[in-house]
Amino acid sequence: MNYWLMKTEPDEFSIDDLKRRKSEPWTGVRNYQARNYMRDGMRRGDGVLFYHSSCAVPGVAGVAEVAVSAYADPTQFDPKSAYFDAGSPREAPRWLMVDVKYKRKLKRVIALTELKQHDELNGMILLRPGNRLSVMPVTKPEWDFVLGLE
DNA sequence: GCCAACGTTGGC
DNA sequence: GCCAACGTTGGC
Repeated sequence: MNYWLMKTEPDEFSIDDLKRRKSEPWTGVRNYQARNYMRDGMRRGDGVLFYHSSCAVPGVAGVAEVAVSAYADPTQFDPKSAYFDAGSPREAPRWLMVDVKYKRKLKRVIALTELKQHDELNGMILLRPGNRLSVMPVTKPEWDFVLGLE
């Protein structure tokens, strides 16, 4: 079992939205590295730290789980979608997604500023300067430590 | 809204 | 295959 962190803008899709929807196809990832993590690393049952970005208090807001491993993201073939990619071949789709299932909302948001204060989390990809990945791996010790802050 | 950091694009 | 220009991300 592996552990991950996935970013979302809560104005677009928050942990409360996921709670309502129970499970959600994670459309719109258009970064090769993030795609590769989903394709090569993510398996059903893996843990996901649900991270809110571009908001008042960026941070980990909940826990989710990979419900369905990587498959083609249909929005890449939809000309009306913001995620449309005219260059993606039907027979070899360029972009993949996973389904993410709600587990729980944290009692409080564990803020990015707080994560930065702990030496134990120095190695987190999330905290690397300039990091822009929306899907990234988290180690088991990082996972335990972050949730231990709750 | 600013801007630093980074990925992608496209001319050569 | 280099690299400048451009677009996007995301914290602040």
